[in-house]
Amino acid sequence: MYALVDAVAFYASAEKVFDPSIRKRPVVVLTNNDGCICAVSPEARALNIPKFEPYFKLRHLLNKHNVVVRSSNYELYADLSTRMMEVIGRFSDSQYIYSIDESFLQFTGFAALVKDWHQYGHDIRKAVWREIKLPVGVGFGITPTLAKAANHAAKKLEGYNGVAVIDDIPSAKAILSRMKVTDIWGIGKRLGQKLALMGINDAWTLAKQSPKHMRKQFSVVVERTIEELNGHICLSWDEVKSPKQEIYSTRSFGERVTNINDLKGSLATHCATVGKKLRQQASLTHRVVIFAHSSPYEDNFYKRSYLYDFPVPTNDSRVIANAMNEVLSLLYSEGVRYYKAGVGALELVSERYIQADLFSTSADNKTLMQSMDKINHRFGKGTIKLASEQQSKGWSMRREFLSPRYTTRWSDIPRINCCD
DNA sequence: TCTGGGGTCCTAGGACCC
DNA sequence: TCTGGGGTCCTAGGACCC
Repeated sequence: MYALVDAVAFYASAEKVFDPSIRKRPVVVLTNNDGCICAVSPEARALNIPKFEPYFKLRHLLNKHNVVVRSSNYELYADLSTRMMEVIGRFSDSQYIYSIDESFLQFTGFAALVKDWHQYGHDIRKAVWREIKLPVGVGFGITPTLAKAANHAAKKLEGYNGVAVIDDIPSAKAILSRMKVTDIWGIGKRLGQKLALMGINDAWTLAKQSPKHMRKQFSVVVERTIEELNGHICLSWDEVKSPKQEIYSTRSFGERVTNINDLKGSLATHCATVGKKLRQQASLTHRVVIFAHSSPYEDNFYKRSYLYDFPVPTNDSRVIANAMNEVLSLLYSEGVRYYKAGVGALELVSERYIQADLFSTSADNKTLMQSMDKINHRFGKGTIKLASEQQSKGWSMRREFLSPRYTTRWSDIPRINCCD
């Protein structure tokens, strides 16, 4: 048995944790630079406010309904996420954190002895609410894809109240026949259109198709999805948890960047982020891509990207930053109004299987990077950074509606006012 | 003023080679 | 006269997810 546990409109719910005055109100949270709406509380969803539309296009609608608007407060969300994941993790001996607000659980050992999954799901919800004040949805399924589907049902279908269980084919049929194909993990808008032409609109109809036939029509991914919907595990736990094959760090700028130093500063930060993410999953990269471009919404779109191959694979932020430095002058062009830049690590290999270069001093480098990660973990992000990462007001992101960093800044910690 | 997210994986098609 | 293969690597852009 598997479970998928995630928060209801995580960012919006996180905004409500330390601000009870907005708990019953519609809340939306914006992406970086207050660009798009990326989280919509249930109250706001009831007002038909769409996700992932540009904020400026919807400002009027938001004002009309008196919706609470917040910038993304990543410091707060990351901290609440860590706490939430810790609570959820207690309910299983194997947890995989899939995104900032989602984790898969696999039930083996003690947890496989659970008798009543509905009750267990409610126990998880109650524990997270009691300790973190975040609402979560819990879906159980006999495959990861069915757990995902049950999670959707738990939150979106009438009558489930936050917990849904798919533990056999009849329960799968009951839930899948009420879901659109595009609500299934891995079936997006595009595939949905093609399936609709074949008369496949709900998830149960998809489940009844021949996997082999659908593989020919579409891809191995669709075949696997159908198998999983029928209770046959295709995504082994190791596959679900497999390390990433690519790691990116990219940002659009708060204001357009027009000088090389600001571009360099932001790219250096991306190099450091990519290095850190690589070290976290114990991977090394053979090759990085470094890019910068102007706005795709404006004329004269300008984009340059360069690949850099390392003779010896690395996860050292400084080595990646040196690579960036080598291509920077090729990337930059006078007069371009840069909108976005980033760094991606490609062709990753596991740290464990790599042969060290005979002449390398990678052992020393490793210790240094580990120390840097430890210090930054203990004393806060950015305590130690690359010299090239200097901050510049120009490109840092716009966050006009930022709530306090309640849990990560001394000055922002909530106060309790006591009457005498 | 004038605004438009971030991340990962996959694939089609081109370049190049023999 | 005029036809005409197959493999690998690379990359841009698409699809999907949150």
